[in-house]
Amino acid sequence: MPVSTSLDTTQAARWFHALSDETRLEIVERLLGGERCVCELTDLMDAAQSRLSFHLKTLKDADIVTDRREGRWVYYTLNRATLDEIETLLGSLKRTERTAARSITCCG
Amino acid sequence: MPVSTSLDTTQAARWFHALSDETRLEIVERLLGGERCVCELTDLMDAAQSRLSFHLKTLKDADIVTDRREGRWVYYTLNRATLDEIETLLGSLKRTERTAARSITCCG
DNA sequence: CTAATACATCAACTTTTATTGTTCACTTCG
DNA sequence: CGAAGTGAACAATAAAAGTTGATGTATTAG
Repeated sequence: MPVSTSLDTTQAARWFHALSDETRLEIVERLLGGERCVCELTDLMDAAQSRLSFHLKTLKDADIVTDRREGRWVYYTLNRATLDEIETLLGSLKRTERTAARSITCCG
Repeated sequence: MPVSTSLDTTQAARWFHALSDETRLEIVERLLGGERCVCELTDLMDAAQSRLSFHLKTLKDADIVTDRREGRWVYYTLNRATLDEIETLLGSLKRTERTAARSITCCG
C-alpha cells in the first residue's frame, strides 16, 4: 500500500524503464524530428530489424510512441501526451522535496 | 556517433534506469518528505536491509540521491539538481517534437 | 574492552532484458 | 498468381539486474 502523496510507481517504473535503454533513447532521438517508419530507423541506426522491432514494442507498450500503418510501412511517432505526464511527475517530485520531515525518530 | 540534436543518451539511460524500479521509486517517495536514514526506510518499507542498500547504491550511482553519514547513521536525500536536469531533458524532448521532418524518402 | 547497532558488500541464485537468426503474415508490384 | 519488401513474433542464447542470507566494518553504548 503506497504512501499518501503517492505517485503511481507501477506506471512510473514502466515509463522510466522504457527510457532506460540507449537504443531506445536513440530511437526517441530519431523521432524528435517527426514520424519515421521502421525501415528508416533501421537504416539510420544500422541495427537489425528484429532488434528495433523489439525496442519499438517496448516503447509502444509504455505509450511513449504510437504507431500507424500505411500500406506496407509502419510509422512510429513520439507520444507527446505521455512525455507531458512524465514531465509532470518529475515536477511533482521536485516540488514536494523541500518539506523537510525529520519527524520520525530514527531507530529508537 | 549520435545525431546533432543529441541528448546524452548514456547519461539519460543511467538516470532513467535508476528510476525504472518500483522499489527505488518507493524509496524516492519516502525521501520526498526529506532525508531519511536507512533504518527508517527499512522500517517504513518492510524490506531487507541488503535489498535497500543495493537500491540506494543504484540511486546514488545515478546521482539521484546523496548520502551523508552522521554517527552510525547514513542519511539519504533526493538530489534536486539531478531531478532538475532530468526534467529539463524531458522538456527538450517535447519541444523538439513538433518539427515534422518527413524529408527522408522511405526505403527507396 | 565487549556487545550491539547501522549499514555496506559479497557470493549464490533467480528473474528480467536484450540480441540474433529465423519464420510468419501482410501488402504491393509485376 | 508468385516474388519481393516491410515488419512482427518466436526460440535460443547471452547478459544484466534483483533477491537473499551471510559476513565485514564502523561507530556508539555499557
